[in-house]
Amino acid sequence: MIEIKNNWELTVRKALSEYAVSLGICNESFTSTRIMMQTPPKPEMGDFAIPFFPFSKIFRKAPHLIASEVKNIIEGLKNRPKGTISADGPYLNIKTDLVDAAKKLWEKIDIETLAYGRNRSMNGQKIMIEFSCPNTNKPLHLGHLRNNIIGESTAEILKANGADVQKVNLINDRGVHICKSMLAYMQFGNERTPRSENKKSDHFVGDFYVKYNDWAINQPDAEKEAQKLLVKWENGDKKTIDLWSKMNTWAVDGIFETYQTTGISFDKLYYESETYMLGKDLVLQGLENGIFTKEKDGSVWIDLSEIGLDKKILLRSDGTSLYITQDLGTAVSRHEDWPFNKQIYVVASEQQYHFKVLFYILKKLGFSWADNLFHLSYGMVNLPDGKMKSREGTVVDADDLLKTLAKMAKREIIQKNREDDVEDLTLTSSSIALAALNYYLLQVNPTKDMIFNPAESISFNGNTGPYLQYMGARITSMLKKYELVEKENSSPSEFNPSLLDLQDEHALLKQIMLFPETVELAGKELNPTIIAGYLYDLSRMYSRYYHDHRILDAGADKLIYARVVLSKMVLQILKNAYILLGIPFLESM
RNA sequence: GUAGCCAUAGCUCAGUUGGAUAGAGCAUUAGAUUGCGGAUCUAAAGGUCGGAGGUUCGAAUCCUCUUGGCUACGCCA
Repeated sequence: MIEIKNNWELTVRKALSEYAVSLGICNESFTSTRIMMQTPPKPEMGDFAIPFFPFSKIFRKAPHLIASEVKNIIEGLKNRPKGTISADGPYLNIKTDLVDAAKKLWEKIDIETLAYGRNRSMNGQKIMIEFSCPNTNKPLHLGHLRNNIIGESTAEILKANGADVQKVNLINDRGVHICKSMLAYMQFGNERTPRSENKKSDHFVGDFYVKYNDWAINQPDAEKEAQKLLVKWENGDKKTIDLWSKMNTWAVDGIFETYQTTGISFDKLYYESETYMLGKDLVLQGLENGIFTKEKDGSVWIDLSEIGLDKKILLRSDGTSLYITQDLGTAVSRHEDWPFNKQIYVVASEQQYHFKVLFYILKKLGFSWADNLFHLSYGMVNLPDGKMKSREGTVVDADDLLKTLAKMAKREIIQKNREDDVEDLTLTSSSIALAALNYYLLQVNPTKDMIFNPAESISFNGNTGPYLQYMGARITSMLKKYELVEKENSSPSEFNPSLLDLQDEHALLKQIMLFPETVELAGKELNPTIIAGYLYDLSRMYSRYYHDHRILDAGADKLIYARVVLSKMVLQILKNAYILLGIPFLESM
């Protein structure tokens, strides 16, 4: 599509300069003015539209005159791209001839299959992306699910653009909050284990965190005791460390079970218990270099007035590290581990201040790559009936939610009497649940807060994951049928794209050709929502086409085959886009 | 208080670098099935793009102000 576009752009430019010469206007006065290639409001108007407003001043002509003159000039050209043009008011509308392009497109998709849409726009770039970053005192919740899928999807999109991507996860396995669940276990645990209680291990740990909070209400010393336990941990007290590592293993194992069922994975794990000491040296160095200042009590600070902020503490008066100290350290050590061109932090928008400061400090410390750190900030996820609040117990547990969605999907399959058509009922239901969840989360721009409506997400109607999945399943089913028929007929056909002359077919071909550009844009913008929108448009277009026009009994063999090829291409794009969005492909559902 | 983010149809959301009559889904109403999977499709209705200025031939999009909501501003993470 890009080639076609560029070709037309060149042609229009040529026509414009010819026009300029005839008017006695210097060529250079408008070469800097960009020719805009836009999409007309209605498909029947054409594939591209070029407005001539910007040239109006230079040519001292009304835009509609320029449009019609350009049209005339182009039509007089010997060497012009195939297609028809019309001047509609101030616009030049171009209807391309997709026959050649469609043929090439099919050859390309047929060969590349899953690689179609992938491009080299980010070749040679090493991009590290950090996401999820769970605490090991409780299971994942809905907010994590948004974080996870934004991270995973963005990583896939970057890879599709040719980048070398490393997905990392920093596990927050240390600190007072961890000690709290340990404290509760020491008192109420009685050597119970997830296995003895037959409970998912992270939930088992999470229960003790809840227990701590219940207990702490009537226990004024609770906080203090937790602090004491932390000191013991930091001093390497054997019993404490043993319990810590036992409970952490439970928590982490459970959390990774959730990753597994939701299709989330990482290339490298960092543990806060190992990294929390990093960064202190950096701060001391900065102090020596005069970037930071030391207070009388021994604490170290940075003045942020340069970026319009207050000052920020970097080391406590007792010399110990803080969260930001640690993040300084991990950033540096990560760059040493794997010298990235860019690092993306997928972290909730609450922490915008933190990252602003973090990046600024790293820059101050002289790391030039600090300019290539990016906070991919996302908004909160709320429920239709209000906010998620941990204090009020309205947090939506990730595993529970997935289970609920899967149950809803299963019920639907059974209700539709499709139990026998589906290979594995449980697997299929959970795949549908995943599609519902991931698509719903990605269809909203990351920057925005959003409301997650479980019932709406799992619906098979409308702009949902299951709807998209259904398109894939339906095309697959149809193509299977075609294969059977084809074997009987065994009349080898050649793809003849000129038979695809319906408006809907033209639009579909165009949409298919747009996929690589869409992947590139989503990568550039670090925004999976762009893919989601594209995928939904494609599905809706095909859905209508499929409804209005027969494919397998379209009449002539050649026409059938042409439409089958079109369907095959759509299916391939669906599959490729599914991967980018974490939507499982199902042959039947 | 200061800073950041957000505000588009009753609800949930799209809207590429400013461009033609601002688009979907849900819900509502009215339709389509001797059908390749109807888990679908079509149509109607629904809008002062929070408000006011400004820039521009042209603004949902850019700038200023303003209103409302959320978040952050800790020797927590």
